[in-house]
Amino acid sequence: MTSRLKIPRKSIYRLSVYSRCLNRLLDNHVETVSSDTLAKAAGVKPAQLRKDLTYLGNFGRRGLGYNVAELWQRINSTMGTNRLLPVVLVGVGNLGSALLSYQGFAKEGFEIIAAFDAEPERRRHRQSAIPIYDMNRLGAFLKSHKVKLAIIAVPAEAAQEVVNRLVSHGIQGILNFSPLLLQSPTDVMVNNVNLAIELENLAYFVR
Amino acid sequence: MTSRLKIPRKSIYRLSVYSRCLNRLLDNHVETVSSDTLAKAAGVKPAQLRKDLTYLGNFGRRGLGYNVAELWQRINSTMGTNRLLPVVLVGVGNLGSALLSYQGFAKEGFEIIAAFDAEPERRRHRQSAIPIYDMNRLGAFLKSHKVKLAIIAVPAEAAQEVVNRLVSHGIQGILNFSPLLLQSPTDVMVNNVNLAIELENLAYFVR
DNA sequence: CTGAATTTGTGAATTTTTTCACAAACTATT
DNA sequence: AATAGTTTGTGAAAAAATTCACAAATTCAG
Repeated sequence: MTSRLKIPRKSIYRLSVYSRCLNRLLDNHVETVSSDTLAKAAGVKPAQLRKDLTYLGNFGRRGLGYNVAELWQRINSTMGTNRLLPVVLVGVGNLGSALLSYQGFAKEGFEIIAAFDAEPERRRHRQSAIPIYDMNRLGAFLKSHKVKLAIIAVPAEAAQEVVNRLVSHGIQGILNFSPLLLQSPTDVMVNNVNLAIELENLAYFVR
Repeated sequence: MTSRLKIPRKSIYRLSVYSRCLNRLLDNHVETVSSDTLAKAAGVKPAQLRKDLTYLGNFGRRGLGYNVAELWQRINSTMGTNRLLPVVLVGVGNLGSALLSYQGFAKEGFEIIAAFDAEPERRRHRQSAIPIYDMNRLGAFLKSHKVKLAIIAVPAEAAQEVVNRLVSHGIQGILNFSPLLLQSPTDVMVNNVNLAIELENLAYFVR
């Protein structure tokens, strides 16, 4: 089974989840885990877990399960989580500055190496180690640091313009927090996180 | 076609998106819109838009399209976005305090009426209009205010305990920002927002 | 009023995703 | 070494979601 099989997007999401469950098992010095146990921890069905794992090859042992360390290793090398990836943040308002301080990204192998904002007073006020630059330095920075990923946390009305600039300077993946559908070339991937929609969705099912 | 047809979760998500697109059309005083135009704005195929709308009944006009105001009205009344819904926030760290200041929720009909945190110094430091209470007041507050929705932005290790308390006091929907799968009764809905996984996902497809 | 042009609503076809179910492979025990 | 008990890997089945494609309804222009 060749490693360069196209893995469905949903499986990729779940692989991230599995990886986090494995972290906990590693912490507890658990050596092997069955698809049944891991699936329960990840909130999926065992058959689905096994099917997802076939994209990484066959390395479970029948009658025993998976070696936790090996499974972790395989998932993370497939996901490319092994190397530390640089990210830039555009927009240092409420949400943006929270993301700057958020420890979760660093824990998972991402480093926000710089932030950008058009407002001078936002650029001053921070005591974090991460530099905050004016928007006009964006292009040069991206070029010299070869950054591929960006997080956008600017107001809706500025978002499309920011996307255009990011794309023109070689950004290939964008995590978008602005509540708007953004136009982008097909080879640039945009993941939208819309907090209001998530709440709205909950509200509907709650009644 | 009865209104109490079960609408698939994915359609519910998209209806939220359509509603936002309609907002912009309303702002621009556009009176009617075709499935083709609206679908393009929402980033879906026209047939899918029309199929989603059939859950709300038949009210498009062939040859013309949909009345923007009516469509907006129907979507929002189905989604229950018309009334203002109270929400509590648990955890006022980096992410939590950003969510407190985030204007996006209020814009979409949600009001964070109170926040809770176990750390006294976090409860002091804020100048927002939203009160921040100690965790031991959570139960009484939920009971007296009949809140149904909660946002969790506490560290992973505290999350499950918080869920248990929320559930025991009648919370029915939880928006969870902690990077952990939470156990909850089936009649309590949990939507997970895992920022690190979103970035990881982008990173994979970017290479 | 007529005919060309739109656009909806929707069964049917297609594609994607999930789940089932079981043979094959392996472990553990005695 | 034989047997009972697990657990994987995976075709095949089922379910879910998306897309097609077209008749029916309606608009609009002349």
